[in-house]
Amino acid sequence: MYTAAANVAERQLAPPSLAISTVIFALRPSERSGRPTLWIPLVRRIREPFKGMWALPGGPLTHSESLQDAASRNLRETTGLAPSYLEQLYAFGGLHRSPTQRVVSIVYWALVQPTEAALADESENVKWFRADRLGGLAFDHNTIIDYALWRLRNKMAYGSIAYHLLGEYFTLAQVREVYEAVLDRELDPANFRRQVKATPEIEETDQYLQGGKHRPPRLYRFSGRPGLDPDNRSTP
Amino acid sequence: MYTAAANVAERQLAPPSLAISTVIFALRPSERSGRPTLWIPLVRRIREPFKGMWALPGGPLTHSESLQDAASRNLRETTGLAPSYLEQLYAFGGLHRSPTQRVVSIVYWALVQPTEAALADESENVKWFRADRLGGLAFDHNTIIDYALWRLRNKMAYGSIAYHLLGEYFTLAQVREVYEAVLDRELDPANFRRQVKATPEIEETDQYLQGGKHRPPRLYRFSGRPGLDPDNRSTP
DNA sequence: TTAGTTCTAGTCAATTTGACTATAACTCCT
DNA sequence: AGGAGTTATAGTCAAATTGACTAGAACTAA
Repeated sequence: MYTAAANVAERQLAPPSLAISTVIFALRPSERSGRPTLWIPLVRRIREPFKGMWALPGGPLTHSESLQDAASRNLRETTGLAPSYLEQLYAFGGLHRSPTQRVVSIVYWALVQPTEAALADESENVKWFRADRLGGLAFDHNTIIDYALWRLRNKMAYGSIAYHLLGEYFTLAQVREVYEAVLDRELDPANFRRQVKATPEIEETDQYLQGGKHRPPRLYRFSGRPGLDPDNRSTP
Repeated sequence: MYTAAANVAERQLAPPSLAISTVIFALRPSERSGRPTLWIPLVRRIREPFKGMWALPGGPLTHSESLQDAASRNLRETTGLAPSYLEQLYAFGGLHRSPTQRVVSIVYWALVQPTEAALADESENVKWFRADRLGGLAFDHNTIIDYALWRLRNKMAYGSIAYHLLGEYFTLAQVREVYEAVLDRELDPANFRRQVKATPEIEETDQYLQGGKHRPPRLYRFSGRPGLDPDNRSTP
């Protein structure tokens, strides 16, 4: 009782602590169908609160780095990944996010290319999960991931963001598969290719992808620049 | 010399402080043309750094309130305004935003209706400025406002956000003027009205606005709900 | 009564979208 | 060597949307 009261008092005095977390998306083949699906790496908590549960990778903000630098650093430290796309998602600051203290989390979301995702560290305490089968996570991390998914789908519908989930060269069918995986519906191949080919950021190469048991598709590449965040705006 | 070194050391030790600021938009008639234009209220800084310069209204985050509550509270305290729309903009956390200490600012943006904006406190230290004629502000506040303007224009192009800058009842021509003011270009009245009338959230009333020197236009109202932020999501 | 103004409904061609068909180009199997 | 199977790619056509424009309706001011 007394200790509980003391905790409340301590909570009132200490300033809210600031943390950075990241929702990382990558494409991986589904176990059964083999089609690409969205996956997210999570880390197991090794201390209270929520000890033993899975959570988003994250950590504190150090003094010598910007928010975005902090995000990509702890992304590298916990999963070994270097994102091809990194953008601020939202600042979560609800009063009861953590049972022990008031924490404000500035959350980023990242896309990594499949070649990188394959190299990612995986261990007892770092594991990849299908974005649609996560189970219950620590803190409010399910809410955060839901919102990140919503943002991803939204950006996908307009922006040219899908390409950051692919390697440098890709076929138009691969782009379509990305859309199908993220939006979770099938798209007409012919109409989809007409639309993609109309966007000027996509350039034809004269390479073809060999190896399929069918006509080899042409390879394309993406020549657009990342984003329009305040943090990224200066870099033209 | 020594004191400067001491400051650096202090800066390294103290945790980054957390602040909340708000970019507030309202429509006001331009001085000359009388057409509605975008205005923003700013407060004058009464202490260093940037003493005497204009800045966004803001303040610290207290322990008993969520981020959004903090935003609407200090908005009410500094300007007397209650926003009809309030959404998180971005968390700014660059290393050198403030010359004296590391500050992370979580910035919100708000829309207020013209009836409210007219009532807003204005004083020696609180003043409204046209969004396109601000001059140099304290900290990185010009950058922040640029980004808020970009977001406003973006949301306007899709979402049904323009109505939060108007009162409960409005004519279709008034909606068009909002779009023209924010997007800074003229729109065809007939085509614009066709589009607006096609959105289901706009409902006809059987009231008409009298008083003009021309055919009285029909009044409409907006029946849509605010936003899709994580903070607003639970409220259906 | 008439001129001036904005509101409002409508037309029409140009563009975009969605559903679909047909041919091309490869691999695998016999 | 010659299909059969499979995906790539181009193209057609009707429906829906958009942009530019015309014209009448309904008010005020003179």
